[in-house]
Amino acid sequence: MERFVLHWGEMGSRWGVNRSVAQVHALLYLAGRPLTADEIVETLGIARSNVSTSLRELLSWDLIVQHPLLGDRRDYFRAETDLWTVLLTIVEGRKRREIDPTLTMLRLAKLDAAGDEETPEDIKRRIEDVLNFVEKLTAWYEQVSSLSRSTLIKLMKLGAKVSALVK
Amino acid sequence: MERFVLHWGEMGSRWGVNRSVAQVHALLYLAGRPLTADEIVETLGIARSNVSTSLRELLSWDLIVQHPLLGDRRDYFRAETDLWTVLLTIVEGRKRREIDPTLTMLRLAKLDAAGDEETPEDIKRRIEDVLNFVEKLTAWYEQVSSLSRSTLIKLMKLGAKVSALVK
DNA sequence: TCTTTCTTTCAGTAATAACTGAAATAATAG
DNA sequence: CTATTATTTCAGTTATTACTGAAAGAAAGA
Repeated sequence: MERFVLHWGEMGSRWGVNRSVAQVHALLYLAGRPLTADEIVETLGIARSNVSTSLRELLSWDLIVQHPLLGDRRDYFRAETDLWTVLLTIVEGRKRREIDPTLTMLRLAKLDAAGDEETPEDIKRRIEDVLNFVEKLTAWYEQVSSLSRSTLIKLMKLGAKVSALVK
Repeated sequence: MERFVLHWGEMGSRWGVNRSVAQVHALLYLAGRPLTADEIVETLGIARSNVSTSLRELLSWDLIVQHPLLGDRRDYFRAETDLWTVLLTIVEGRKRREIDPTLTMLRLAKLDAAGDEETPEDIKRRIEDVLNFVEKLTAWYEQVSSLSRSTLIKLMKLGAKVSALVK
């Protein structure tokens, strides 16, 4: 468990996720049962306030849920354990927080470039290329993410054989 | 161009890529012609040494190439402009540097857990679930990344219609 | 060989992000 | 209403990462 949680934290920081946030998520995933903030503090050895912040961050990503327990006023938190759901939730979050603003920027950049006769044509084209590429990827993601879990699994198993479809 | 380069740098830092590295890459991509380190210094207003380090980093990712010019001993650098190639190169790099070590860790964690009778069964199972999931995704990526550019484009256009194949 | 030009290395500094502990706030029980 | 327990906020500190400028190193021309 220790190895898993520590590596997950390390992995988080390489992808722009706070180490503590990733560790808390890893721990909740492994635990498989609702934990209180204090249990997390004890296990990970980080400050209570840090755990509180990390839990809020994970809640905002919809990666964990609050899980009230009858007769206990402490907050319990539980992580999703279906890995497809976890993956799609993370991708959805990053799309919303990072890809969508990037699309906005690219559209502005295209406008900027169009209204400026100093900008060479090939640079305008390359900005548009990126815009089109990101738009295509996003559209593809939106379609595929709406497929059922079982369809996704079957498609994964097909691997390169999907290319049969385009022949 | 400024908007594009600055946003790309910002985007980089959200994904664990050094801001300067991302900016240099964005600039070389947009320029579409080979640039010297000094041209980059002048345009981005960062230290010569910083540019040098960033260029080496981009070279190690195979995102830029050195481009010698006859009769000029300075190094010129050029970025790949085919966006599919750029995307697949980045994914390949991250797989090698991050996913492969994660797979190693997961296999070790599985062994650790198997050899420890204190670890509950459901935690062992969740570690294995992650291992299997990442292995499946990796195998899928390896197959799909070897498909031709045109096949990939066609598959993208199909979107959710690929699900027809699994019916 | 000696200069000149270009590139890299690296120690020190600056900037950023993460984390802590104390205090404030909120919620519930008695 | 008051005491108790739980949670959040935030100013200050620590840790990490990024960046700079000077110096060393490398390559080519005179």
